[in-house]
Amino acid sequence: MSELDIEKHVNCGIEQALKIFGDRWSLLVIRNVLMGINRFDSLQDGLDISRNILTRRLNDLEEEGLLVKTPIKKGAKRMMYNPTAKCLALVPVLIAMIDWSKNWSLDKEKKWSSVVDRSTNEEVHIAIVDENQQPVPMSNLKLRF
Amino acid sequence: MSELDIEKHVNCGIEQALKIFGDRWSLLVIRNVLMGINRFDSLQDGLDISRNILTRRLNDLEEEGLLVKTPIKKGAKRMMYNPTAKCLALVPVLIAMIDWSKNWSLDKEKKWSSVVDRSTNEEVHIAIVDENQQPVPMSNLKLRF
DNA sequence: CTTAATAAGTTCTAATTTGGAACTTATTTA
DNA sequence: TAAATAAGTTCCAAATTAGAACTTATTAAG
Repeated sequence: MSELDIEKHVNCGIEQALKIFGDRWSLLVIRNVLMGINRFDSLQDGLDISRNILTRRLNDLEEEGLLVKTPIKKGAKRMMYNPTAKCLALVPVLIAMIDWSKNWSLDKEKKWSSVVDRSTNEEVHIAIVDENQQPVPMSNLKLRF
Repeated sequence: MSELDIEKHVNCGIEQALKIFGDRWSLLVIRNVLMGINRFDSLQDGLDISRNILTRRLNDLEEEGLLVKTPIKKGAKRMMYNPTAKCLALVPVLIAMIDWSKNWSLDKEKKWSSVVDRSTNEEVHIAIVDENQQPVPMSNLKLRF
């Protein structure tokens, strides 16, 4: 059995999140948009995603309020896609995934993507904390779903 | 443009992670296994996933070292699926997703899934920290992919 | 101890999603 | 003014997921 206790299922944040970005491409589109890649064609050839699928993802993410689609300049018909605050708020999810991959990947030598503090240039990581920002060990956790 | 700076693409932890659990079901299977639901049928009707797909997910997750499949008792043919340390290490990803959903969902009233500190029963959250466990504000981050 | 019910899959077909390439229509650049 | 670029759209093929019925072993009941 798991090291974590069991409890009843309530409205699940994981399910909710997966409904919005739980497909093959959304998080990669988000990653690239967060890096400032905001035009259709550069997203398309950066990701090597099919154009029709990219169209759909961009529209869905816009509808969910993760992206804003605006003309590249006033009145222009060509668009750019920029992250909203709701999108930026996914950075902890991305860092958690990066941390996990780095810690559990077999090829330890490789250079990994990371997120750094701009002022110190040091890598940042994810910590599990209580209400007072004090770290909580994993072994102390109980999942409530 | 994004509030975060841009840099060159390296071996990306997000891509890596998505290869392992970036499909419609894996994270939900993992969630349930972490809650101690470890038998095929209970996973199947808890998730309402197609049986053949569940079979495939369980096998894939086992191959990736996230689950161990063991007989429910010595010599038995019926199996149970339990999380490995690598699987448990995904809890920060799950918490980050739960935090995000709670913060950005429109229905604020609902009870949400959460993770609590077993000793205090207080909810835990995700924080972005530097090497000394000091919190880093989001506005200070620079993504390196 | 024999039968019925449960558990853990497997198999097959249908539906949905994704991939790929070519095509359109505007907008730039030369 | 022509050619190249950008942002999609359209259509068909390939892959993935869904649903139901079918096996085969194990457990429970009479």
